[in-house]
Amino acid sequence: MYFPTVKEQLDLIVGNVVEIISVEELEKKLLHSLQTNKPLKVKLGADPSRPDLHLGHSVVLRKLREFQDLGHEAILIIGDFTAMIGDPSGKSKTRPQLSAEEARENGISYFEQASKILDPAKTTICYNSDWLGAMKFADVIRLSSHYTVARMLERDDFERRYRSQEPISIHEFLYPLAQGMDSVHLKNDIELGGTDQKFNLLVGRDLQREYGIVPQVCITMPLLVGTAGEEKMSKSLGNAICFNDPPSDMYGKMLSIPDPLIETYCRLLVPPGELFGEILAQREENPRTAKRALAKKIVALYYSEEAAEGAETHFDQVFIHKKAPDQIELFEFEERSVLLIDMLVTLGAASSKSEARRMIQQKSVVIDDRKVEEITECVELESEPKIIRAGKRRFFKVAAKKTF
RNA sequence: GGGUAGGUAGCGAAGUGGUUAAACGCAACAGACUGUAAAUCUGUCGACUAUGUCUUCGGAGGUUCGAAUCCUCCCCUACCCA
Repeated sequence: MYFPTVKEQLDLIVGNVVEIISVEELEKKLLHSLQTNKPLKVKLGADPSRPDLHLGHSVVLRKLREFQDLGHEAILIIGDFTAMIGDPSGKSKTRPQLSAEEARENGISYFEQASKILDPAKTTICYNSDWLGAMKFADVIRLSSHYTVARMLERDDFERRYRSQEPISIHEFLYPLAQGMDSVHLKNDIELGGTDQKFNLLVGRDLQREYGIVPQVCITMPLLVGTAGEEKMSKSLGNAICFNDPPSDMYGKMLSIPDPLIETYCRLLVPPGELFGEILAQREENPRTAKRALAKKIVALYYSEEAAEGAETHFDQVFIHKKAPDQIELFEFEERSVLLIDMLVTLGAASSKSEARRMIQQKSVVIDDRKVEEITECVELESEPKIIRAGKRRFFKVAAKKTF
């Protein structure tokens, strides 16, 4: 197997990274792998409690893909063990407790989504319950003796929470150690992560050293800023563009990013070389043109060129020409006549009747191009479907169920 | 074990006996505007059989014409002392 030279590899690896701890060790490892013809093991941890991958994840996945293309071994670790334990403090809903089956399922889903970027044939997937689940309590105590409370409090979010008197459960201290144990078990050479993972990556490095293993090189990637342009992209903040978003959503969300983000998104989300210069040049003339090209590129990356075309057409039709899209899911009702308020709740356009009532009062409900003025409006259903529009971007097609 | 400060709508946070369904901020939703689902401005934002009715302020009781606000017990959280 052909491996590029150390220099060639390094040039590629350093692209977009925030920090490499340390470059010298990385060089040494690369050289050693070249000499012994053994690929490096590159680890990436995955949280199966949130299996919705978004563009933020893609930054680090893309880096992992680069390692694969250089001939190294990508290892995706599904943290099913910690996900099964969950967060017993009950305060945080971000780590729901999962059953073993759910964790596995989510892990598979994670792998499938990640395969949009990784080469699945060259990706090893493993579940950390395989080794963490086998540990005895004595092993855990022994493991925890390798770290001190003061060192744990070095992590900035722990420190901040401690100072502001927010609770920190003991098991939260154990999570970084568990993640570190993964590295001890795998004896991986490199671990990738976002900059927010730096502390955890370093724990893995320390533990490997404690257990007599050559410590891993830690590589941190920038956190992608969400569509709102402020905080990091995250599903719970509602500013994420997910791999599984339908093409039209993905396209629309891409267009809504603030203009200054165009360059960052280009750099971090599109494979090097592709369109980069072209899009930036367009940005000079008209940000909108650049953004449309970028949005299309992203949809094409996760779906296809055709899907990207379709998404653009859909967007223009709905938001620029303010017309109903071509394809809307049809809801069929048993009844012939339904109170609009009830219908909005049934369709999921409103979460309660009060909300439905409010929507009508705010004049945001339109039936077949006719704005609804009356709260008591009744929809007469026929076999010919009617288009109901709730707000700017939600469309429903309703009709009476055919009776034979 | 002892002490102190707390637990209010999706979140953060005011309110310490009577126009309080509960200020304010964020999020969310809607409208206007826009190249945009951004920004900005405006409105809405417990539920319902809806110009009224019902249920909310950690939980359960109690005092009172009237309680998120006072009393009792319980549960939970943070910090300090041991």
